Amino acid sequence: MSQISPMKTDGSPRFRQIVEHLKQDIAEGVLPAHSALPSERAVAELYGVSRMTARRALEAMEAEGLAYSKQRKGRFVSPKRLKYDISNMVSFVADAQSGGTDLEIELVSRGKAKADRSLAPALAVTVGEELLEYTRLFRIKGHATFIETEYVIASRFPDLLTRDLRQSTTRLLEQHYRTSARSGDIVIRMRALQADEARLLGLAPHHAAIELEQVIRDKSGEAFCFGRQVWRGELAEFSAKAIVNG
Amino acid sequence: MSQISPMKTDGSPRFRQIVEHLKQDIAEGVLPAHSALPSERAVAELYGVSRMTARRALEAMEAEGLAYSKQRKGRFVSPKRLKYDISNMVSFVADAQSGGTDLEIELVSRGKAKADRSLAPALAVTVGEELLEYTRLFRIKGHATFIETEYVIASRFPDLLTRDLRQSTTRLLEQHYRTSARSGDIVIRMRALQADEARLLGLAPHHAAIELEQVIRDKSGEAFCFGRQVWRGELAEFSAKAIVNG
DNA sequence: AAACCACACTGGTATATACCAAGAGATGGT
DNA sequence: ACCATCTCTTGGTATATACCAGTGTGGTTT
Repeated sequence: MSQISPMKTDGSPRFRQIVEHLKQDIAEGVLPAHSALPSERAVAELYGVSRMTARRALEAMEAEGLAYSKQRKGRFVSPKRLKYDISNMVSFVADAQSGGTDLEIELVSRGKAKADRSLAPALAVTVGEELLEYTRLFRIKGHATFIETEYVIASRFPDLLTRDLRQSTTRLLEQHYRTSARSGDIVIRMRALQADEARLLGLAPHHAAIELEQVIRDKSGEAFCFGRQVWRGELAEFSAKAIVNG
Repeated sequence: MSQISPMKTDGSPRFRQIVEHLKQDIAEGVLPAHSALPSERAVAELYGVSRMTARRALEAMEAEGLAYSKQRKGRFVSPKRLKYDISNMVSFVADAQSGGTDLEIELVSRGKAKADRSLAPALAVTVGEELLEYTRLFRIKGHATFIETEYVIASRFPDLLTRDLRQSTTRLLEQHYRTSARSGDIVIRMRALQADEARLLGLAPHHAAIELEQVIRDKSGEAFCFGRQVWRGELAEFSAKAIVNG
């Protein structure tokens, strides 16, 4: 951390000035990725402001994606964004691992579920159809980055839940069930984290996030998997290819 | 607005309880889309909390995309999300207008620019190449929804800036320059609004937003337009199609 | 060496208060 | 009828203070 300046009167709000100062420290490498930012109380003292003002500054850092907070541990500098090509259905997991990304998968839960009114149309099954459901937490370089919940049609993938789900499911389904992904429909939106998601990602609730839903289809065009990923929005960007109509 | 309840001690923070109460009013239609939420001071009095707590509640509504604020005018209920299919390059404008969406375009600025280090590679030109640049603000049902800045190669589209830019540029370029979009490369990311963007959208700065960048190519695969859209993230969702590798 | 507990420190919540600047509407003078 | 001004309301910024609930550390006890 570089030293403070008085900078009383430059027009912009005090908390903005603090944000700019912290940004500078990050840009100059004084504060590298994943290093701790000064605490709310430390910022208050360093810059001679009240704790609420220090808090506003640090919350602005979060809102701008420059920092993330771990509950009651402190705030840390965000790393560079991860790129994710959504047009190419080759599994994100397989792709990342072959690209050398340090990716860990933690199985959070698994079980049976029944298709409800929102899932049934996506998978083209009747409401009440038995599904398998599993939720996994993905860490990149040890940092929780996104949560994925997938739903597959139970009758089509017997014993899936007894297998090791800490790997690419694309690969798993290919090897054991001769089902491979051919196309998908994807929806991306911004929304706030729910309490349980925030807990898994180690973030404060209500934090803005990116939700990515995808329906995965086989070569006959039949949907066999519905997945919902919740990403720490400041950590990723999504690329796609577009082609004129059809 | 329905009446308040004491709900002192249900475990969750006081401001959360207020959020839930307001959510309920929205879900029940007591507060329709674009209607005003009670002001910070009104919430404070209605629920018997301090203004700072009322503020936290209303800010949480914003963070969750349920409300938006107009600077110093008040907070309002967000409308339903707009769907935007990014896989189909048919112009958003043409598509929306044919679909009956009430869409207005305001030209914010236009002028010449030179390709810098970030634009030049995207458009496959040399740094310093002359470009035309224009920024437009898009309103849907009268509400500012996104800002778009497009850059095109000047030599290829003479007099473009003298034409009426309050229409689909896809159509404009087709009719006058026999250039039509065939494919595109798109990147979507979440980021915070900059001050000038916030002003145009009538929102508070630092608000989370969706940035959508696209490089548009003609039938020979040559890039002729680079566009950057900044969307109010809570107002839209983006769909895409994916196909296994290639 | 392992288990435990106390303490310091973190962010999270909350109150009360104060002043500013921008927007909206009423008021009043021309 | 028009325009300027005054006033009220709004969110935006800021201070000072208080207590709570997890986290991690270090020292003490077993």
